[in-house]
This record gives sequence, structure tokens and C-alpha cells, in this order.
Amino acid sequence: MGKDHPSVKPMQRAALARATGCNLETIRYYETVGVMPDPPRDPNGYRSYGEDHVRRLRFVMRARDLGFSLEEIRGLLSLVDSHNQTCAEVKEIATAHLKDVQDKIVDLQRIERALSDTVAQCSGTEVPECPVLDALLD
Amino acid sequence: MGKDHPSVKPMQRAALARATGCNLETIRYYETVGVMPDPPRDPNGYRSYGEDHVRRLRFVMRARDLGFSLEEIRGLLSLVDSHNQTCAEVKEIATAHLKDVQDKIVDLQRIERALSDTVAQCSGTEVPECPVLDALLD
DNA sequence: CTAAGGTCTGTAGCAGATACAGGCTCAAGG
DNA sequence: CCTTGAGCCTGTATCTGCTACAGACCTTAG
Repeated sequence: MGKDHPSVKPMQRAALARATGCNLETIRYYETVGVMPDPPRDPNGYRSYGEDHVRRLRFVMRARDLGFSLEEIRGLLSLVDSHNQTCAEVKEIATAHLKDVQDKIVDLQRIERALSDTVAQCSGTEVPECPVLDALLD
Repeated sequence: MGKDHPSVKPMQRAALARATGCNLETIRYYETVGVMPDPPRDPNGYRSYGEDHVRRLRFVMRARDLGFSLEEIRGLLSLVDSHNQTCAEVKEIATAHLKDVQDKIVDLQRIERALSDTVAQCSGTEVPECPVLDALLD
């Protein structure tokens, strides 16, 4: 007993990586691009993380899973950090991102149709004529 | 009359860019990454393109529009250039790419659902509570 | 004491462009 | 003839989102 209360057990970078499933090097990268804070250092210079860092990194990773850019994540985090964010502000970012995702889906579906239509015409045999190349070559 | 027959009217880089809609710098980039050939040069060192280059660049651009990577495009082009490609070989590349596209669509649809479900719960008002952040924060 | 492992920093690499700096060359106008 | 501006040349930097590696520390176990 007698631990400082900011966090239960401080951990090093590898421990944070294990706790979150994040790549070790990515943690340092997130620090340099400003989505993770510069953590306190042990006397030897080693980074010392606590539970708050675990939560922060999980936030970032979930947002990345949802396809938010690091830029968008910085925006979300600055709202969170300011402690006076409103639902409206967050919704604006999320809605804009949702539209990007929907646009990408439409693009890919267009590609998917074009590609599957073309591939469907392929004989798949040893002949040199190929509908895919025909489509690309004019 | 009296032009050389390899191409009707040789053009410079900007003319090729205009003819295809490709960005000027991208043409040089495609040269360095090997999807466009090193073109013949005028005595002053200027690149000199013909109709075959227009066709080649259009091929590359259409393939990019369909989401083929430059690596895949190099594969397709080497088949075209070898003049003994078979429909089966081309179909293999295109089918693999089609699967990538379909996988990406599934991923994005999963993201789209998660995101739109969450955003739908937002009040969008001046309150600090936001379902988007709740979802990201645990 | 030594060896193995962790951590530190800076830096290079990937895709796929895009842009810009600094130097040539070329064509037209005065 | 000379200047001016446009176009071309090359190499290099930038962007996003990581990932990885080299070389130098530090720490811990045997």
C-alpha cells in the first residue's frame, strides 16, 4: 500500500501496448502527432503511463476503427479536453465523417459493379482476348 | 504530309496532361514508378509523347479509377506488353482486386452502421453529454 | 561482470501522389 | 538583339498513418 493515487500502477510503453493492443511504435507516433499527451517520465527517461493513458489510447483506437482521421480525432479530443464540448459540436464532426464514409461506399460500389460486370465476361481460358483489358484499353 | 509515322503529332508533357486529364506531375511520377515508359526526348531534353502514350496513360488512369494499385497495374501492363497474356491471367488479377474492393465495402458498411446508429442518438443540442463520445470513451 | 532484454532518439520506408525551388530553353515582342 | 514570360527539366519536400530499424543508453538476472 501507499501508492500515489493518480494511477494504480504506472506502466512503460510496452505495457501500454499490451493493455490496448496498440503497436509499440504507434504509441510514440501518436505522441508526436498530438493525439496522445507527452507522458510523465521516470528518472531514467522512460515513459510512465497510467489508466488515463489507457483510456485515451482506447479512445483514439476506437475512433480510428471508425475511420476518423487523426485530424478529426484531434478535434474530438480537444472538445473532450475542454470539458465544455456540446453534443452539437461532436455530432457535427461525426456527421461530416459519416458522409465521407457513405461517399466512399458509393464509390466502391460503383467500382465493384464495373469490375464484377467485366470479370463476369471473362472466359478465363488460355485465349489472349480479355474483356478486362478491352475495358481498360478503350 | 511528310510526318514520321510513329505518331501524328508529338506532344510535350503538358499536352499529354491536357489530353488525358492527368496531373502534370503525376505523369513524371508514373514514369519513375514504371507504369509509363521513359519517353523519347527532343534534342533539348523535353519529353516527346505520341498517341501510344495517350492510350497507355488512359489505361493507367482507368485502372486507378477502378482502384487497382500501381503494383497491380504494373502486372496488367506487363501482360499487355508481353503480347502473350491470357484471359485467365488477367482475370486472376482482376478477381483478386474485386475481392479487395468487396472487403473494403463490407468494412465501410460496418463503420457506416456503427456511426449512423450512434449519431442518430445525438440530441444535437447544447448539452455536454454526447452518445458519440460515450461510445468512444467506453 | 556480463549478457540479454527493454527503452530511448532519430530517421528511413511504404503508397500515391502533389508541389515547389532553381535552372534551362524557347518563342514572341519591342 | 535582347528581354520577358512561359514551359520544361531535375531533385527534393510534403502529406497520411503508420512501421521498423540503428545505435545508444539503462536495467535486471545469472
